[in-house]
Amino acid sequence: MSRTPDLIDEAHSQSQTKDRILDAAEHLFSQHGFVATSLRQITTEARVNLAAVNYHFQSKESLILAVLMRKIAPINRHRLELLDQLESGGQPLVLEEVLHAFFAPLFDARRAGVSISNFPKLLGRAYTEPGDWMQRVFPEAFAQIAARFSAAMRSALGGVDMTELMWGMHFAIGSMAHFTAAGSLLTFISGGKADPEDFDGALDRLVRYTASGLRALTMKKEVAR
Amino acid sequence: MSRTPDLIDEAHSQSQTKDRILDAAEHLFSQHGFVATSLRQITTEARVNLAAVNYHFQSKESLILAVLMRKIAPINRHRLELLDQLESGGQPLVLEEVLHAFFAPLFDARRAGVSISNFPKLLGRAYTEPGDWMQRVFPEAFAQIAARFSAAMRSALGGVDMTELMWGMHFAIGSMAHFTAAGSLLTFISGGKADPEDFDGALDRLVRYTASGLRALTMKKEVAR
DNA sequence: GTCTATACGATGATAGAC
DNA sequence: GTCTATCATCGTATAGAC
Repeated sequence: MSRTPDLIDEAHSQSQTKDRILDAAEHLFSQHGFVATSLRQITTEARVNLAAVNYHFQSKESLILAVLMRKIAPINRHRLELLDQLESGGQPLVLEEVLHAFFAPLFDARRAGVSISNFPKLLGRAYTEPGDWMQRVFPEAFAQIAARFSAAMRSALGGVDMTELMWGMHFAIGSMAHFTAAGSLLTFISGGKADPEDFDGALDRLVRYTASGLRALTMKKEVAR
Repeated sequence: MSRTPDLIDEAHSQSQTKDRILDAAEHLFSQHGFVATSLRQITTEARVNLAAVNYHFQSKESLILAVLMRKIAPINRHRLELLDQLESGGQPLVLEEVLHAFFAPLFDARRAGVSISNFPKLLGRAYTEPGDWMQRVFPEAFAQIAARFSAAMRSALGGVDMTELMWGMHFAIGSMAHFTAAGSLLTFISGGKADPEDFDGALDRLVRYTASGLRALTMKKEVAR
């Protein structure tokens, strides 16, 4: 009741307990993964009671989701900002630029390491670890992203068939997610020659690779020949 | 005790218990995922004692690994067979054919649904769920595959830089894995227009997309301009 | 060697007092 | 809103029967 009032009201001033849980969870998840981190570890680090987790979030799975969404939201916001910039230019969209707007914010986030946590591996773990919630909830989070960017890509490609473009977007998301989640595999198959920590190089390659793949997939064959 | 003797000795006649555990685990994992499936569920379905799991496999994680490897091994064998066929032809390798040899066995396996289990989702779950073992053990399972196929791709592309090719292979594996693991996302972003169960169409698109991406990534720019 | 019975500590979740 | 107490269930370990 008579809590010390916050000196500065945060944009979304939550109960401090809720935020402390989120911070601790993000930190521990990024270090040990979702499965290996217990709620008791989280509540201990957050100096909060165990039951507080199930009060503020209903379950561990929902906690995971909340942690992820807190990280994904600004990335998606950044994506839309970059796309807005491109579209407000008045010039025809270039596929490579649209792809850059889509990929770059994720790389920026990985580069950052800022704020509370070292969440580079977090999004990767999200893709690597749990099961169903990803197929259940990611759609909601990415609906606007998918709609805006697929329209932009279609425009850049010159009005191609939407279904084919969606196949391509799916492949592209896979390349991006796999790079984020399993960069160590790249180190392995390349015998250490390719460095997954080279974000600039990775972004450039991903844009070129994806642009070419999308063009091949959406190209009308009868015209090409 | 007085069991009916097997009419035909299987190639690797294991202790019946071990195989029953593997079968039950594969079945339950593919339905409910690794985390949600308990060892007690598995041993109940296999009509085997709980401790038998820790006797034959040391831990749940090792069990998961054994289940996966039993499915991956024949796929990789098939990949190498197809590549052998291509290379024994005496003709120059075509990138699309090499990629087909790499992708097709996975799609065949997904198409099959045969034998005991419905393991279409299993490989997908492997990619989606647990944490570190994938980066630890997949390399071992895929070392030969990566070496053989990267050499073949390099030959088909005309002696390009290996590092760039490895980046491309990594992106390609991501597209493949993401399609296998998260086909439902494709249904979502396409508004139901693209059908992830259309394996023939998926394989064809994946080959075309990947071939174009690889060519763009490994193309020498000074020559191209 | 194979397998079973049984027990242990830790986990995620819940109910009810404050 | 927060805490204590308690629950069923989990993965794992051990002792001993066949």
